Amino acid sequence: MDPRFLRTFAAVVRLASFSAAARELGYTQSAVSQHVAALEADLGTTLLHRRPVAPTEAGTRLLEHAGAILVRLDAARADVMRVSAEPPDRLALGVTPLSAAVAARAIAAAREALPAIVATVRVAERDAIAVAVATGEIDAAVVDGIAAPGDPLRLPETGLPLADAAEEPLAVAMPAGHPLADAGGLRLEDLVDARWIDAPGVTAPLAALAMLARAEGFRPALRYEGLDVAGLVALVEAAQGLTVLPARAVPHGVPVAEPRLVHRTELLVAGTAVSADGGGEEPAGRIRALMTDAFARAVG
Amino acid sequence: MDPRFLRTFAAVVRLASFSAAARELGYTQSAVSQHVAALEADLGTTLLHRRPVAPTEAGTRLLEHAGAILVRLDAARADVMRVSAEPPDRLALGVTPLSAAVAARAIAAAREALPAIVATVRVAERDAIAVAVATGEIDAAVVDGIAAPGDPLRLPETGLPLADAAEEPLAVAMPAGHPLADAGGLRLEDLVDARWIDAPGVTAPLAALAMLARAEGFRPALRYEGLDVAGLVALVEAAQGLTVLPARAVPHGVPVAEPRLVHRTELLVAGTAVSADGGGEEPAGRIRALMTDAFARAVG
DNA sequence: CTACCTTACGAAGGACGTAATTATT
DNA sequence: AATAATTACGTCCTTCGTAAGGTAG
Repeated sequence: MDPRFLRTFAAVVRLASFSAAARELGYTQSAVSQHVAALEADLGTTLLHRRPVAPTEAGTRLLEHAGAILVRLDAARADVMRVSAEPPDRLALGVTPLSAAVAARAIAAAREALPAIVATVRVAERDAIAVAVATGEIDAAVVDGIAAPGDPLRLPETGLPLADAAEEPLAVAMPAGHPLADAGGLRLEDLVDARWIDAPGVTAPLAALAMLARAEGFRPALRYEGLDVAGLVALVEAAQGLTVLPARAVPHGVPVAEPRLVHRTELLVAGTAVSADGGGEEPAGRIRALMTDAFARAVG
Repeated sequence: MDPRFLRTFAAVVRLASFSAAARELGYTQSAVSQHVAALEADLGTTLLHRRPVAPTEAGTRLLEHAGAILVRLDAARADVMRVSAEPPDRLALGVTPLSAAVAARAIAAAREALPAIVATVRVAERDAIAVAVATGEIDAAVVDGIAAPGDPLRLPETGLPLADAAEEPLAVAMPAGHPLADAGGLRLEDLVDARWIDAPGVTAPLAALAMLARAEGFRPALRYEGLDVAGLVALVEAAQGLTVLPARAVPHGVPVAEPRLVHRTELLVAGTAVSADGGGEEPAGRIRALMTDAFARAVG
């Protein structure tokens, strides 16, 4: 199971085409065909249906692992390289939509310490950002999500350590004057049958929310594919459905009486936890210290 | 970064010797040297100090990822193979020491449904068992640990789904007639300065316990390396220190007034979650159904 | 001096591209 | 017929073992 073959396989599935995958990866169709054939011979099963190209049951199983393996391989390379690398003088940061406020304050704090050190800020979906940090594409990130108090977010398995975290209360966003707005002490499970907006790019996907609240239901009335919080809030204000946001971000919202659930913001910094050999002055460590300090000031 | 090279590298570090690694893996010394050289050339850094052989800083970083990658590769192969494999007529089970009681009842329940289906039971450390299930070495396992209520155990990242779980209260085990035994409503953080036994093979390592209780301290007075619960309890009874166990397993113990912490028992079953293409009758599914049912009866 | 890692070199195997072949729509 | 995957085959590159060459203790 050569990683190159796995990468090819993943591309073929994603593009549903051998030729397209070949183009993307800079191979000939023939090479791609041979990669897939090699995997199938090695594993003794067919992994793909041809015409149309789609993964078989076995292929689906392989695909689930292939992504994780390739990410981890990239993360390993990035981690090793960082040991001997110069500390960057410019930082690339990743941010999820709802952590933008915290991130902005952290960036301000970081700039105060070292002017002009933050060069780019990328807003993207949570898992993509975590992967980007792990693979060294960006240097640090602030991501957010919903979790039980004290629980880490369920990020993709990259081996990335948690640098810091903060938690704040949750609220259900609803239009001004909504009848439930006066209810007070609202529990999520009382709202399973309400009209919900599924906004996986901004807040927890409804399916995940149902798991966390240990309830069935939460049927999506509308799916919001943007990364923009304002757009989502506008939909809520227009009575298109409810959503769950950090209390701070909600203009007309009802706090959730759900002590088992909080909005959690995590700081991720590239590079593994700590330098073992007493140094403490290795490159990644300085950035970690700077960002951890900036994050603490931003949430504190 | 050929996985074979990573495997070689890991073996060299573990054995602290190129020649020993070559012997173990069936290569010549020369091949091992070339593997390491290839990795070092690829990554542009030295990964090992020679004479004596020990990982460099960069090598340490690589090693952390290498293990996870190799496990995941094995897990991928096992998962793919299982799709087309016959359902086994004999089950190999893994068990952690403290889950032996639950596991025994689950085995009894499974045998009732299908006599003679359980063939071997292996008792081992938790992480090793999780890896063994993921790589298909064993078919299912019952593992345990300490966690916040509702939280999954922090198992190694294998992509293995959680089949089922149960929770029960925790207690601090102490000798009969211990002065604290009457205290009642004991909180873990009140005990940070007590004499503790660190028994990572049986219960949570003290370092992990400190994290969970969010307290400093928990200095080990004694380290217990066995997997045997009775041996640990005997040490406690002989006043050699305290330990944290599920309330049920403790002869003279004080319940922990720590609603944020429970003893959690999880069922792990090889094979990925569910068959997507409606079948439901695929091989792994039958075992999953059998074990889930047996587990539910064992804890219910 | 000696145990052990590295380098040189040749043989075997594997991967890739070109081009011909087969299969599906 | 046209589009797209597979097979055949030659070339080149990689990997492994043998054997000679360093090197640290």
